[in-house]
Amino acid sequence: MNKVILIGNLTKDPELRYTPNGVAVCTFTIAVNRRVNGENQADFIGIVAWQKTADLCATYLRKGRQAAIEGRIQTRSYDNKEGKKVYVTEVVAENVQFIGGRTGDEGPSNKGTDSFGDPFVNSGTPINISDDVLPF
Amino acid sequence: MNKVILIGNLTKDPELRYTPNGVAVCTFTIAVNRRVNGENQADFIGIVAWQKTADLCATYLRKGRQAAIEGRIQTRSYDNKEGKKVYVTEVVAENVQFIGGRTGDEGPSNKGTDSFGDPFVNSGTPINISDDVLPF
Amino acid sequence: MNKVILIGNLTKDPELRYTPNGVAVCTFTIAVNRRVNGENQADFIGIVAWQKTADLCATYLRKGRQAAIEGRIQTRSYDNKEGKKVYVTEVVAENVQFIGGRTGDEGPSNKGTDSFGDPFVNSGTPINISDDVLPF
Amino acid sequence: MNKVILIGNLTKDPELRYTPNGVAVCTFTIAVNRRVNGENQADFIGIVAWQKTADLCATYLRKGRQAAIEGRIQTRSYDNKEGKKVYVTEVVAENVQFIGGRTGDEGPSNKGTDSFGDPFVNSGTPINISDDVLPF
DNA sequence: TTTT
DNA sequence: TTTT
Repeated sequence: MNKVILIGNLTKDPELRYTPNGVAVCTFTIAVNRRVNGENQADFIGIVAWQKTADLCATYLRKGRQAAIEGRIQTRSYDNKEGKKVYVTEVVAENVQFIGGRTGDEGPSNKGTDSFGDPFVNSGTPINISDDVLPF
Repeated sequence: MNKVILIGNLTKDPELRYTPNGVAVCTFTIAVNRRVNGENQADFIGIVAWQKTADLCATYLRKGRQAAIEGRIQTRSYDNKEGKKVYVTEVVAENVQFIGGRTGDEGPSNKGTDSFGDPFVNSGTPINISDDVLPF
Repeated sequence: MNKVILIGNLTKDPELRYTPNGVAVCTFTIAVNRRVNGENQADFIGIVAWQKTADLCATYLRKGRQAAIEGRIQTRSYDNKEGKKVYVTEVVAENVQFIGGRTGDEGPSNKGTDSFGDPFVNSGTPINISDDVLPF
Repeated sequence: MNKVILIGNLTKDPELRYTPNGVAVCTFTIAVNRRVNGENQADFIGIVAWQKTADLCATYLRKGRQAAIEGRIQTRSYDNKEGKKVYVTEVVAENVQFIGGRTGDEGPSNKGTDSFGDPFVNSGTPINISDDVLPF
């Protein structure tokens, strides 16, 4: 059993990348607010979505938007440029629900044909994840 | 909304420490198993418990024991000895349920008066957390 | 462990009542949508909130509003007018988050001083629950 | 979002039935204990599992066994013999984890070839659910 | 490195 | 740095 449910707001536009095999990976951070001793705090939690969920997130989410995320906690490690092992804990989104209204002025994020230069479609820089590590 | 539910096994005995003000803090890691492509994998997730929950964990949990943990994801950062910010993601346990039987041979962990030298009662080395950061 | 997390919309305005001892009880139903074989379905789930949570729900929720509810499943039984035992399964809300925008035209529900005649403040008809059955 | 997580013990052996089309349905009730004002109470929650999950439950669960259940709340109604609509709220199990040890004396439930007369394999009395109502 |  |  490894279940996570979060409701929060994106701190930035999501990033969409692809593995060498062409699997979509979308990453972003959400701020989950919490009230402690009368003042607002936030936890900033890294989210990873794969495949169809990745596409949906890249299409419908933008900085500031609110989302409900169901998923699981995942830990992984990699070696950084200094050759030191870095441990990462993040949430793998299995189900994402877009809640709250659009922020308004800048138009809906799902404007259909995302034209060249849209900053969140980052297909030029493949993500550094080997395909044979994927859980599907 | 920030909810986590985990069932897993402790990778080591829990550690019990105290803040300068005497608040109990118990930390441990649980391995949450998951089946991927026919083989077993595990996520190793860091857990922090406070106060009464900390005491209960230190008393009833041991390496290998199974626990169900309800809590929330917390992110925090600190500066390491090289002065670099390190980001930590862990689960703050709000409710812990002890499940599964004892492992057997080495007796129950709740053997009452924990005598001198019990490795998990680490009260000599206060935890490096300022009391005015605590959420209660 | 008994955890429920729901996101749905109120099917009606909530009802606020009081036990003989003056404890606030707020009840309502939320429709949780679900997609099955391409068509929309909904589960209609009864919610009960107590005390401060009851007040918040009565103040901020209205028919159609969206809410995220964290709570637990509760089963109880009572004898109906024919003397037959009726079993009820409902969700006791422990934490409610108001999400989504206001529906718009009819003004915010939190209009401050709820004046005479507000249909959801039903304090005249005390709820049929004995105080010594309450879990607090 | 409609998520339920329960840990409890079966009040009876599970029942395994089949729809007219041969889809396996396993039903049982779990008692989820809760401490209220120093005394133990329990919520008795009806569980339904389908297909492969139904088979697993029928094979591995027995009265008294402990299970962790992940699923969703479902409401449905049917007309009873007096022609009155009865509303049912139950949990559809999407994932079941068998925890806790065997109860001991009466042997493992997964004793392989379940012989004639095993009370929980109730294939003679098909469940009263039309196949075209199933969510898969 | 942060959102409303 | 990992458990069953």
